[in-house]
Amino acid sequence: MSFMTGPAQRSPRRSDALSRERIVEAAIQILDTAGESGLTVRAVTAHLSTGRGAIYHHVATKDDLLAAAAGGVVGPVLADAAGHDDPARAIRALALGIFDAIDAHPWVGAQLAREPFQPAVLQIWKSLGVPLHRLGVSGTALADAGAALVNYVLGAAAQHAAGARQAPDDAARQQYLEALAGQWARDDADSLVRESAGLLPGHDDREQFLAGVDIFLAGVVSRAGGRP
Amino acid sequence: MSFMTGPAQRSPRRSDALSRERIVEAAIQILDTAGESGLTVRAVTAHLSTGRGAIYHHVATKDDLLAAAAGGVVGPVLADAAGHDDPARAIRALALGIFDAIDAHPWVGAQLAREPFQPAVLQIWKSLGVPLHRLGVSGTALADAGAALVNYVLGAAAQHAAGARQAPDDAARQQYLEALAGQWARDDADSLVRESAGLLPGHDDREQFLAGVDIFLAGVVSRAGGRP
DNA sequence: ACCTGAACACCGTTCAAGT
DNA sequence: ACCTGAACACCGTTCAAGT
Repeated sequence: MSFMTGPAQRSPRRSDALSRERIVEAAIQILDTAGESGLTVRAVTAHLSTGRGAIYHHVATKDDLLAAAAGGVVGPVLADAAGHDDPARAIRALALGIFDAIDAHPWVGAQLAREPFQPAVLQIWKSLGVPLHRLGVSGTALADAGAALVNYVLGAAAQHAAGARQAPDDAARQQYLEALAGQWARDDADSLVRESAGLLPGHDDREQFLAGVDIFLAGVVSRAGGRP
Repeated sequence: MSFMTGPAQRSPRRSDALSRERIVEAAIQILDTAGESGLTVRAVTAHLSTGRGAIYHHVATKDDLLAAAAGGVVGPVLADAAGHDDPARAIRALALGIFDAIDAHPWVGAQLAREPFQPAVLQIWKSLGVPLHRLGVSGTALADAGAALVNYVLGAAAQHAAGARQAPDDAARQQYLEALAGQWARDDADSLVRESAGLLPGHDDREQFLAGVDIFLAGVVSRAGGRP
């Protein structure tokens, strides 16, 4: 979005009036750079070179700001991923879009899991509900399937994001998973646990996420009325 | 000095030496009473009538304490729910046990969604993996199915807990959902959205959670080798 | 109306000093 | 060895005062 032409220019047009939009934009930038713990009201004021109280003129609370920032990331993603004819394809594309967005902005994962009816979560609900309906589900079954899918997507994304947060690069991740698998296998005599531990370092979160979406889709289809 | 002449001895053997166990116990009690924001190191020291630094002698960090508290709640639940012969039944019992525990201790929901490989999450992984295997899934398919189920359970529980946190009693919840459904239906012309909004106030989170588990189970069975 | 920045009431964590 | 509690370096939020 912002194209930095050089290191000389630090603050972008600070003469502009403050607005909710500009504050949310700054928050997203800070969250991407410094993580969730880096988002402080003081950091936002420094970024926008303004006073503390000015922020509260446009934003109710820090939680409000976090939710708005999450919405700012999720909204465009849902818009981009929409528009598939095949409903199952549409669901996969949406789910993957959300996953990738959270992979790129881990703090979004934690935020979406925190509030059930924040704007970003409602948007996800709506965008997944439409293709689910076209899959032949409606009424209470649609509500159940929609809740299950949304909860799975948010849960998986949150877990992945939490993992990404504590092992940022692939090498660290690999090392961490191997250590964990080793410990796991050592602590437990169960052969099943050992087998699962062995698979831990090699697996790809994104593929596994998609496999979960497919399991879910298979379940919905099989319950909706069997196969044709 | 503090003179506790109060009603017949409220604190249990405060002469006992401090220990990790006693600190975790106190944390659980505080979290249940005052919620996540009520858990401060100062509150713990007050509860145990000790100094700040003493806590850090037995616990590495506040996050460590939170994770241990979650483990203290989840562990017994998993032990109680185990031991069903029928694997599908076992999975339902475990999932429901976790859901109910999080319903009773909402802070656990937020905590489990935060760290992917904390002890409590590993325990959940193991306890769900065994019946899944007995359902006829193994190898990579087992890892995929296990991840999907765990992520769904944790995601749904986190969302439910977040909802429970902001609308504690049934009346508040009802009112909140009705307001939300109204707003939702007003903002959106889509008939599908309106239909879903109408179902919102009447639904039961626990039943919907179980419906999701069943969708998932149907998906696993249908992918594992079709129906007999 | 919008903004400033000092002040308030908190945090988690550390550490010299006690027993 | 275990514990104390003052001190440190932070927080989010408010509010009288400025423009």
